[in-house]
Amino acid sequence: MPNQDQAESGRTKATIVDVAVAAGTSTATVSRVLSGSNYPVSSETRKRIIEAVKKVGYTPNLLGKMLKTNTNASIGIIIPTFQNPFFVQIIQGISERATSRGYAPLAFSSQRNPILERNLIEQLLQKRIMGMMVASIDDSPKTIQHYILRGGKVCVFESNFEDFNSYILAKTDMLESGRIAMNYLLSMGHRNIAIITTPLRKQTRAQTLMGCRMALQAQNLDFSDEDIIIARYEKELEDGLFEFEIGKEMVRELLNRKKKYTAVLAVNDLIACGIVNGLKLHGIAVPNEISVIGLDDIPLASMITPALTTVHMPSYVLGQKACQMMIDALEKDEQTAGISLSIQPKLVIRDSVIKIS
Amino acid sequence: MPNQDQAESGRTKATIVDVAVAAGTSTATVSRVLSGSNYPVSSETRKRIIEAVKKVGYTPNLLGKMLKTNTNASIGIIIPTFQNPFFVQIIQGISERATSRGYAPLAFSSQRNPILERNLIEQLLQKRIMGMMVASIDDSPKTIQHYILRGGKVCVFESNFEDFNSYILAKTDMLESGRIAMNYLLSMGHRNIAIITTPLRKQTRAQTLMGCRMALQAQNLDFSDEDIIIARYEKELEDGLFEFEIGKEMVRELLNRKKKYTAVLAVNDLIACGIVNGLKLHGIAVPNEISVIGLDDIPLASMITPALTTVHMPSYVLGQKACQMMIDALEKDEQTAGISLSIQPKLVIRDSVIKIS
DNA sequence: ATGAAAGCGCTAACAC
DNA sequence: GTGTTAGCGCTTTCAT
Repeated sequence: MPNQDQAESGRTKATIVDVAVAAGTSTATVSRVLSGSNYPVSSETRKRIIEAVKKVGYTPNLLGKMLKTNTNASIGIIIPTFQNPFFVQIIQGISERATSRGYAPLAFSSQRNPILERNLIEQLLQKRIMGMMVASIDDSPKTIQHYILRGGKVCVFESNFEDFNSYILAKTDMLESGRIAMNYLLSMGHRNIAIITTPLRKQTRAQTLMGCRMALQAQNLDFSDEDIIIARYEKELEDGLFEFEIGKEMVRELLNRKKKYTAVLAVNDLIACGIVNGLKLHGIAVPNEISVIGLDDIPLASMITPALTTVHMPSYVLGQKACQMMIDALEKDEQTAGISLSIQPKLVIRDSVIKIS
Repeated sequence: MPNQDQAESGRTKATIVDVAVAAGTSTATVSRVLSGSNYPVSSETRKRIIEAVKKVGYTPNLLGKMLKTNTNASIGIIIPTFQNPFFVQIIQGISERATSRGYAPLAFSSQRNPILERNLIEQLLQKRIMGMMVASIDDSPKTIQHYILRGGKVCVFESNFEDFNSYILAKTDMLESGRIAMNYLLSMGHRNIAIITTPLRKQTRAQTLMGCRMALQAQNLDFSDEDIIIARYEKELEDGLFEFEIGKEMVRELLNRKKKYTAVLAVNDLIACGIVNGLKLHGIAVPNEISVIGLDDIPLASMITPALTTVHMPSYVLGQKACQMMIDALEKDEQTAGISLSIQPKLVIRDSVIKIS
């Protein structure tokens, strides 16, 4: 005998059977009404079912549905940390699109921990979530390959391994943004420019540098490896804002160089803000004594003084577009292979770069 | 005939049946091995099963398990935005604890949208996720009550409705922190203090003010309603950092007042940082001409110049502890009613408050 | 237009 | 120590 008295007690979960009984129909009909199928059901019956749902206090069990239909309308999102606004923006873009298309965006942080990242991916597989959008910090592509082998569709925003041809690539165009930033410094008369970066393991870093180089070469300028100041960081501060600290620390390094720089280009805004902060601490005026340009355009950039001149990465839009491609891949079983997505970065002029003679 | 050739193709999903066949055992035995039950299985058989798993390329289907056992070892987390570091910290704390206890933390942003918040809660219910930790922006407690009625356990970090007695309350002690902040300003010799706040609808705001009042009264000082400057905000900027903008705008308001203030207390750091920024724009030196104190201790606080003096809210620890209580509630079916959790805030002295004569 | 019934992949009695 | 089997709640043929 099916449960009664549930709407009130709420203890036992009502099932589709209870609804059927209360409505005096079969479970099949209930399912047809509730799952929004376009199967014909008399409006009479339909009404009775709607009422029965309320009467018995029914909440659909998605697990049953997923198991039966072998579909999980969710998209997994894995980023290194929620503390980095850049990733948060991407999530926002993804979520907006996913939600409006009927998918549930599930966001996870790997905490910059490869083991955790792998676990998360395995979890997705076990929950039969077959779409994943990831900014990976794993050195090995093995887990992602495994995910794909098991039938998952993947979109990659960032990776440390060499990209292969089985997923949607949605990286920001670091080459172009490096070029734009360097170009701007040159146009403002700077010739002695230091580049401050985290280690080059990440491809993105190498690309940014390449972009800088292109800008310089276009002006027939040379480019000394000495001008690249690389942070060696072992410690990853827990609070996720370690890149700000790195920037702050790199100022000492910068000032120790024999060469006198008029401008510095940082590979991301968090580092750039740290640099601005560190320079102030050393009593050096930005931009009057030294100009600073960043890359990313995170909210923080406009919140410090002087407001940071930087290159805007359209991460929100990138997330949106990438998500759309993911959904297409999921629904039409389209190939993700070889697809890559990129959006033009844009210079944002604020107050941290000054024109020199 | 069960699928063969799956490890290679990965097309059809292997099931427990396939494993059983490959291992020459029954599904029951397979389940006993894989689900980590302590049911006795000969190490011989066990080994064969482990091998079979690899051979057929088996990935457990959690949906089947959840449906069968009627358990979903996940904890839903709903916050207004990922852009606010305060919430992100809470998530971090929750995640750490949840993960180490075998629960999957599922974080969602309601985007400060009550409708979305309600949908998310309904989603949790439908996925049979019976634990939810939420910073609610809904004016009505109806959805949360519904969730509880359906058997869900709830922990609330923030709410706009009047708290009722059926969930774990884990709010930061705004009264105490208001008191601490005001106390500090008084101890630094300030007597003309403006309080800048967003509208008082939120209880937290009222509590902060109450704390300020307590500090003042303890010194037999009076407290004029004029000193409270309330932002009226309709527009919620998309980027989630609208509170910074509010702070910035409120500076005009502040300077228009006839009374000359030596210090301002902002109800959170984002606003405080906006105020510092706005003051600079007006050419007013912080802290020399006017001191500013915030509440929260978000990372940004130490990244602006002058670094913001504020009151640290132990949000990470709060998340941890609250999550532990949630797990207890879930596992031991303990009552959540009437439990409330609070952690002592702590003054963080940096550079934005100066001692005056 | 409606219903009966067969599973989706898993676990847990219950039997041996 | 191992196997058989009955469902968990749902969708979906296939009948009617």
